[in-house]
Amino acid sequence: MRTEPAQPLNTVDALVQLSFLIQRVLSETGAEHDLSIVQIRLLGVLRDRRPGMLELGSHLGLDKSSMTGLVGRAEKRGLVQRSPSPHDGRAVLVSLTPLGRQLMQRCAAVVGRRITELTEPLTATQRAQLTQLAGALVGTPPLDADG
Amino acid sequence: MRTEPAQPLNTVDALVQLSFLIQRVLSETGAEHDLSIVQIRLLGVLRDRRPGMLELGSHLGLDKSSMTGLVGRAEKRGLVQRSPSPHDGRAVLVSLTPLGRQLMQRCAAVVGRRITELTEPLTATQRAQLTQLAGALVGTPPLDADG
DNA sequence: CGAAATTAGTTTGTGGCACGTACTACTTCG
DNA sequence: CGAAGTAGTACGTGCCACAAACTAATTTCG
Repeated sequence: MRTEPAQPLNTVDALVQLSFLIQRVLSETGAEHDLSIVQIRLLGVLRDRRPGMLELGSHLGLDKSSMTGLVGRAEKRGLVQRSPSPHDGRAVLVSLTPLGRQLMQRCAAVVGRRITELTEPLTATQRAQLTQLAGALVGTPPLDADG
Repeated sequence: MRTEPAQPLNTVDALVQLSFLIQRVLSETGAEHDLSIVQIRLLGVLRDRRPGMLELGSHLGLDKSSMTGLVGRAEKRGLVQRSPSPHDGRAVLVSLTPLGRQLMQRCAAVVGRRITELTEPLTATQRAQLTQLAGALVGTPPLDADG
């Protein structure tokens, strides 16, 4: 195990490595609260939305048939709730419960802290640059993506 | 669906969003070759290594018991092979087959192209900055990480 | 209005992925 | 040699994702 690899990475490798690093933070933080990454994303999407199953699936990039189980498990844990849509008898609106919102906020705080720690070796200027550059990349999404 | 969200993101959100964007590129590219993200990582780790199951698991952050199935499925598809270790009768060495190496290279090429496309709106200076900053973050890993 | 087409969601079946536990076989230590 | 440790596998559980088939409500349109 090389403890000092430190060879300069190209852009692609650096971004791929960085994405795995961030995903690991998410995964580990989630695991501490018994949440998978998709469950974290689920709670995140529901932070300021109240979508139906289909719309929820499109936000997460998942098929509607995947949503049933995902929402079902989260509902069984009391994190989200299904409500009948007032305008469409077929549809269901998914929203956070207070418990789910609390858990989401707790995870977001931990993730925020840990990622901030990762960027601590950077200067304020570098951090601002990184934020701006990353924001530029995600602001040019070939698909829908949304925030 | 807001088509023009464009509100400035903070550092944490930008990095998380970016990581999902990169992961989606990996996931979609992999799917086109019937590879999951962990299988892509598996092939990537084996590019210049010939580890045992345990070491392989530590590179991927997985338990050894997860490796049996992962390697088994890849082996069944002819992408990797198990060989008995000459020095340890308990151990097996996992390595890429020519087919596996070819598939890995093909995926790497597509991923490289797509991520490069993502960074196309950036200037050369910005791209260099981004590479350097991302490299700095992954070069400060609290765990083992490696390349 | 009422039948046909569409749409939202669930169910079912298949398979990958990850873990913990228990097990086998080999190695190493005393 | 026997005991302890190590490498890997087997098994059971559960989450995640999909496709296809299904139900029920809505919309479309003759």
